[in-house]
Amino acid sequence: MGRAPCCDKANVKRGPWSPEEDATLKNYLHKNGTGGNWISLPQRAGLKRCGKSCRLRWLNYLRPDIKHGAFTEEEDNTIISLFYKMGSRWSVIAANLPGRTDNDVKNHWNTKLKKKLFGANNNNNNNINKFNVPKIEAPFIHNPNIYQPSSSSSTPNHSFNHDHNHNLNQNLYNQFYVPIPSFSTLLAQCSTPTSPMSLLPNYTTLSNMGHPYNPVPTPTYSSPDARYMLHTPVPESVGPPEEASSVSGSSSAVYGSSLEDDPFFAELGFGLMQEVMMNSPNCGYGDQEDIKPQGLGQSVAN
DNA sequence: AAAAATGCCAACCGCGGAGAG
DNA sequence: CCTCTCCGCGGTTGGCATTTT
Repeated sequence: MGRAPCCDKANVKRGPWSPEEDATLKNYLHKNGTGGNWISLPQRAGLKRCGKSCRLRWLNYLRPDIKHGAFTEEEDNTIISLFYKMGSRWSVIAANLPGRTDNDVKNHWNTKLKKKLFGANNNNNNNINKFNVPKIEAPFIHNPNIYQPSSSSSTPNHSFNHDHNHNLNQNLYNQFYVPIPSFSTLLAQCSTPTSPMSLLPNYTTLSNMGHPYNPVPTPTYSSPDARYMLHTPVPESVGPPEEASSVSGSSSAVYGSSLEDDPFFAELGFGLMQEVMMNSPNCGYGDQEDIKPQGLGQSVAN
């Protein structure tokens, strides 16, 4: 099955580009453009490369408007806010960062931001660290009225206003976004110890509290559960505490039908959920190995 | 100082969508 | 419609650089 390869892999050069190849490609594109066909371009340009490779090299590195170098705090904030809004749609996120490519953004997220946000989790095999609360910083609650990405297409939303985005990030911490406690913190505040497995269904509820997709909380479960006496006040912008909810001093909300719908938690992955629970001092974990089957920490620690 | 582990980023891969014929 | 080609995307990998042991 599968499709025919785009080029004869035996007869194309692969791996890092040499300065000569870069110059050849750059010069050719400067004079002729792509000609609307990347596949035939290497032949026309005299390069022994796959067309896709040429395209990638141009788009990710050689384009004159590419911004090289470290990401700024402001760019970080934009990436974070858009990631929470739409998940791993890197091309859309990159479209809001002039000079950055989707590959750049993706790499930056995977190598820096993910750890910055969710914590470079400790030494997994070290019992001393077993009950440390992970260094998960507060995500942000997002006012969806500020920015509505196009949801039906993977095409970058060029109508998005960069000035507006700039302002949005300028005011990230004080106007459009409100920090919420991390779910590890929330779990740490479970009033009584509990078993990990019994936590799982409730974790969904817990995780939805103040979620960016749920600015208006609604009740989500009916059975009162004293384990979730949460003491952290819910930010006003999320809405008032849900009277109907059994969770005192908190609110909960429903997003979609399950965690799988949620890009934020899809990114975290089940491994981290386990890790957060294991690291929660009040959640009554016994043997760490019991619940460490599938790449615990891999999705985050590396 | 050397080896091992980790970080980082460029490049590759294969899939899905769009559009032409 | 159907098929084919090409483009663009997100996920993954390879390998060099840097840090830690």
